[in-house]
Amino acid sequence: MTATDAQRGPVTSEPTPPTQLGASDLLTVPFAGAPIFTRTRALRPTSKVLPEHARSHNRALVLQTLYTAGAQSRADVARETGLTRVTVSDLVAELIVEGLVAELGQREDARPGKPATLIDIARGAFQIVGIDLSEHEVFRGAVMNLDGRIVARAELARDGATGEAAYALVDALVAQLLAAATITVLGIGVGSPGVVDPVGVVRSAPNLGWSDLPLQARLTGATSLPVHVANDANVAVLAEHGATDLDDVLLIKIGHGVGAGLIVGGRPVIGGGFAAGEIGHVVVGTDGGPRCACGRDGCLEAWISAPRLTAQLAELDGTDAAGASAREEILREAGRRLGIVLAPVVGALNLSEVVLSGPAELLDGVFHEAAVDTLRKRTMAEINRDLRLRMSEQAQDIVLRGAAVMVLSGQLGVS
Amino acid sequence: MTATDAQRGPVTSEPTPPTQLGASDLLTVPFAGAPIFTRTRALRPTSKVLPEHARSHNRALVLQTLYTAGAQSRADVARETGLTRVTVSDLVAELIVEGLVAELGQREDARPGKPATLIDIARGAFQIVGIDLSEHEVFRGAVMNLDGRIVARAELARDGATGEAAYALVDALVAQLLAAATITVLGIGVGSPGVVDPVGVVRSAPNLGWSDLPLQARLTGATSLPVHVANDANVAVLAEHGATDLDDVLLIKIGHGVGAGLIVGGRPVIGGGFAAGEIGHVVVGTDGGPRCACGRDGCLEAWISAPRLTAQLAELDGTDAAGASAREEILREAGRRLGIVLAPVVGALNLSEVVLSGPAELLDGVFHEAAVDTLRKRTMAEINRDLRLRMSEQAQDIVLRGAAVMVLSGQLGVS
DNA sequence: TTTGTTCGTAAGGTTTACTAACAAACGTGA
DNA sequence: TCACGTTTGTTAGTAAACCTTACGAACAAA
Repeated sequence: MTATDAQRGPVTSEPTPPTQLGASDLLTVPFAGAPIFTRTRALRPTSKVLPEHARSHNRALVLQTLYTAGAQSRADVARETGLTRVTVSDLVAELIVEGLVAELGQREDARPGKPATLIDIARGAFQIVGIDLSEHEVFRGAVMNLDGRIVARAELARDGATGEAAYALVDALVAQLLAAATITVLGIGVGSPGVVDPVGVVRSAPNLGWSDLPLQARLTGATSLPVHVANDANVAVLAEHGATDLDDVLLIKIGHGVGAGLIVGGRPVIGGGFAAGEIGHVVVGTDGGPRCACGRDGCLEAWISAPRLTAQLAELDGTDAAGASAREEILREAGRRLGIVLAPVVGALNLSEVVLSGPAELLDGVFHEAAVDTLRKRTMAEINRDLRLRMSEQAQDIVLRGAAVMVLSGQLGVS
Repeated sequence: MTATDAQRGPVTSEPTPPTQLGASDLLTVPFAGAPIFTRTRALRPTSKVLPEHARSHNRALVLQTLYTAGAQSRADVARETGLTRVTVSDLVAELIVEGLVAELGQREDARPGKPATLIDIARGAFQIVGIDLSEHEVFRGAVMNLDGRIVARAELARDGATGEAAYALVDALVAQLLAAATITVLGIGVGSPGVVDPVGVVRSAPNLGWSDLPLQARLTGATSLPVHVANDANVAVLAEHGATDLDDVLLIKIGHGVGAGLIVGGRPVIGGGFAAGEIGHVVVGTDGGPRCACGRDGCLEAWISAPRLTAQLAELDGTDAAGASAREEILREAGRRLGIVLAPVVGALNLSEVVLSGPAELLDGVFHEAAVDTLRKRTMAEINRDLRLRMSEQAQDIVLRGAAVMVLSGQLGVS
């Protein structure tokens, strides 16, 4: 309904209950002062939209349709997108010229009518390079095809390198992978620890000794390829999002540190200071806890980081029943602590999907159970009834896969 | 950069560090299995965009520019939006025909060139009706002008009405306010407690005895006006967002219950089950707490709801120093509990602005201080350094004002 | 009076996606 | 076998939206 339709129609039917209930207090306030809504961003648009923007949107729509549904005819795409066959043909012609889409020959099955010419994204024409800098001891990378399958891997031991030396390792790793790629590389995706801004500057990554390192710009300069850089957990959640189809996902990444990646309403959450997901140093509970490297007691990272858990388990010497029980207790308490931190987040965002990523031998078992249990006990059952907390199925390649999604999204989707 | 530019250029300059560091492990993985990314929503577009959509977007852009910056010339709007003077003139002509924009005569100040014709949103041509159902004892409403100033108020005592009787009260209140409006009403905004879905069905509001009540549809039927309904806290945060200009805001609304409204990346968060912000029954801390109506111990609502705090304070009889101290302790502990719940949310979302809304006599003081203090102590200072936790300045009209923003956004902005 | 500036509008062009129409190619059934 | 209907993809023309270019009107300053 447009605003011109807005007329203060006479209150039609509804029988206005006379005075049976409640005192009515109708008073008029004098007109005074300045406007109260100084800036109303609720009226959302912030920049103009031209017809060409609409076209690139529709172009990405066609690509997405092909990507998710696979090979099909132009007419199929038209039906699925709502665009006309003419428009789809036009867009597809453009995409074929650019090499992003290819014709696959005629459809085989027997149907009335002119046989359809199948088209699909040129899956065999591009590869993606993904880099995972989140591990403490090693930088890992892979060449992937457009479907996210890993074609080649490479890794370089970090040996404690920081600063420029660490960057040199990244550069070398990228060079190795580009050499290993067999066809055109669509782009490079990097998941880095620390705080990364939207233009790919690593604002702060203490473990790597990086601050304000323009990682994306430097890699673009070195390779002349599109490069996308983001926080490792924020990258990882893209992989889960690609696999799950849900609009809201929280991924908890437990390794040397503890971080989170968050997608809300289908969009990655960046955070005002580009530090969304940095929950490792949130204090858990009201009863103290282990001393954290940051100086406080009871940080989430001090409770559940992989090194911490491993060290705690190593302190147990007995392998008898008592040892097993103590081991379980350590993991159960850690899982419980995670649940305690997650409860307010899950409640506030009404999340339906929380994913756990990290060493399965630590997390997939008692830890997981305790986290689920705690989360259920601490959130409202009726509201979060279809909440799932599950282990990631992507194992240790989650950042690499997420990096591929990031490149796909950045290079083929709308920015 | 388009994908056609993506070429695997030879790794150019960067001196590849020879073999000084790390073993390189490059292996090839056989091609096998199905695509891994079954659905990649990261390629975002989900529906086609036609030129007319672009136009309505630009139309809203012009309206927003006028709304926020006030009366100005067409040329000014063109400069600010990036559209050409021609296009702006065209859009403005359309808006003038619809009555949404009006010419105000020529600009007064002396400048070279042809004097500008000032235009502005027709602020005097429309009013908005807002309804606040969040209070326990009374349904409140107001007629507002487009700037959010309240022109007339009305309220009806609830007297415990639930179900259909409660709806009848809402209907009567709306009718009263429509009668009090002096000009065309742009639309009606309603903030209701409970879980409200995007089409304005109150899925569940236990206090009002509503479940699956199609409030928006029924009010539209009764008034023939555009109606927008949302959860009270989600409505309230719109008012703060309108006033602050930040892209991320969390509003905590403390009254008979405790709820939150959340805007992330400039967009309201709804939640998978439409229950985002329902944090009243998240358990706080690891040391028990007061018994909650929901049956558990230590829910946030049991700690900090207004009735609970009032009751606790009433139990203190002494007005001497010891009494004042006890009173402070109660409020301090409540504020601390709020800080404990907020820390994980603030950390995960990297929020920069948290706003407190509720009875100032309870919240604005020790409670507030304790919440700020706790929040700072429990989140990472370096990351959340520009975090603000402040009292709302909108007092008890926050839901009404938010309802006005909701109507403005829905009727004049892009949907 | 002249010059330069600014505003708003008019005319014409480009891009975009639409509708309408059609040829090609196929199955179906008389 | 052959007319008929169906489906595909393309061609041609149209409508919408925004752009560039150009121009008259109205003003300040020299």
